[in-house]
Amino acid sequence: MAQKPSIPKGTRDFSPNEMARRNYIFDTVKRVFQLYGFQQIETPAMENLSTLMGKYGEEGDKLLFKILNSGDYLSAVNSEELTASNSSKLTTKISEKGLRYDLTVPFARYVVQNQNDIVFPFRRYQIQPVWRADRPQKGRYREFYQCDVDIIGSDSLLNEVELIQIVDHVYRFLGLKVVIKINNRKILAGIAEAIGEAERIVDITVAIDKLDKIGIDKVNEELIHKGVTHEAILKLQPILHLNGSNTEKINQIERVISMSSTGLQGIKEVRTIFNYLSGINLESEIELDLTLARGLNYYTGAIFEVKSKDVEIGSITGGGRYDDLTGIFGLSGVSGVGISFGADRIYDVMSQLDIFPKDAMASSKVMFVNFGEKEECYCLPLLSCLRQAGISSEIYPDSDKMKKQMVYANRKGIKFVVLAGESEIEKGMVNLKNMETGEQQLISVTELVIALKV
RNA sequence: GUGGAUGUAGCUCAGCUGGUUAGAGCGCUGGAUUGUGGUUCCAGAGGUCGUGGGUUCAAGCCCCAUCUUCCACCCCA
Repeated sequence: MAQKPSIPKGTRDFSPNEMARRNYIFDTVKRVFQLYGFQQIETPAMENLSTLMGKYGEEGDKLLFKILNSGDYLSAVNSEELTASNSSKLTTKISEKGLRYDLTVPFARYVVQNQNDIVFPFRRYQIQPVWRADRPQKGRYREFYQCDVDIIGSDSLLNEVELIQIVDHVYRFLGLKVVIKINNRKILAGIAEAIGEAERIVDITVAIDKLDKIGIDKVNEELIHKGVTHEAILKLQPILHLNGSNTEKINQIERVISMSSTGLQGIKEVRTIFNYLSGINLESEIELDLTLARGLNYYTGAIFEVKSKDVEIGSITGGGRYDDLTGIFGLSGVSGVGISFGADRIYDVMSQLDIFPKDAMASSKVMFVNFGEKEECYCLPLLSCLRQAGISSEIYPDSDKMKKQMVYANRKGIKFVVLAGESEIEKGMVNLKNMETGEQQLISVTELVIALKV
């Protein structure tokens, strides 16, 4: 007996119903991106490992899917290296390509390669799958789609504001209540500086990022464990206890980190952004969250994270400013800012809340019942007519029992059924049945198009 | 990568301290209704219990391995 086929861990098939709903998300995201003047690009599923490695921190490198070289991939390896069982060293010999881990780094690579043809500031969007060799769990897949929007080649904080508006716009269209959390890496750097641990910024931010999840005691524990001095941790406490409105928080933190010029720069940026936002009507809640860190280490300024207010699933959108991502590829002095919508998580949230529009399931609006060859010939021109009029329609391909055909139409959610048998043909009419109400009316062929056009 | 759960019919799940022929609901197929679905009634099909080993007179149940899914950690969309 053949073994049951399966797909790799953390990957999924999408049924027609799921695709209809996924496309609903992609379409709205796309519509908003275009509304804000962004242009679409695509990049290959695989990149050279040299492009990918070292861009996502230590953890990121581990999560890269690597592609075995084609052909005799062992030919470049000598027996010594083979028996050394040093997998990371061997990897570089037998694999030189990897699946993309996000869309931002390939985008930076694209910008550098095409810098002469790009009109800056470049507003691009990109909707493609990415792959991470993570262990799957709720809302975490090994293959998932990101919908990225980035503006590259401009320092203006107006771009941050644009992205926030896009986020608000998308979630308003999708009908999701979200909170947009904002922070700034420069403020985090300022904090590290202020407590005399500038070197440990990564450890510190990673630890305080967990504040609302594990509590202040555990955070302090972790900091001690990471080797942060007791004195520094003491200095950090007031920062962890910040509360109040966004402006109150800014004012408080400003006092704490006033000796750090980087920190003050971050404060200034955040203030500017909030100032812009004050004049704009947003539906989403905007929260300055000084514990927001985000793992990707190429962020240098603003960082964003969006969480659903109704479903606990981690962030559904995230991003930030990166001042020199293209520098690694040989084009320095180009700053960009972008965000990424996690389509799969948005899907999970919307499924759980059951807020997909009912008609997201695309199928024919009309089905012609098949009564036999003669009747088929009568129906075919009518079918073309409907399609010309933009009404999606189909004819049942076999003259099966009527019950079977009706069940088919019913299960596919087809709203109307056209019955054109011997008696209808004689009169030059058709019977149009509404599958929801069960009503049926005998109408002429011209009336058919009008009745369905609505 | 670390730790913990899970897998029984197409789906959701029962299945006692190991003991004959493994059950239910929904779905599916056929019929009541040969030109009318979604409601009702009747009948029927469908499982080598994730996979591979082991213990036992006897394994869905116990042990080991492996895979899947899920949960926590790490990290992240």
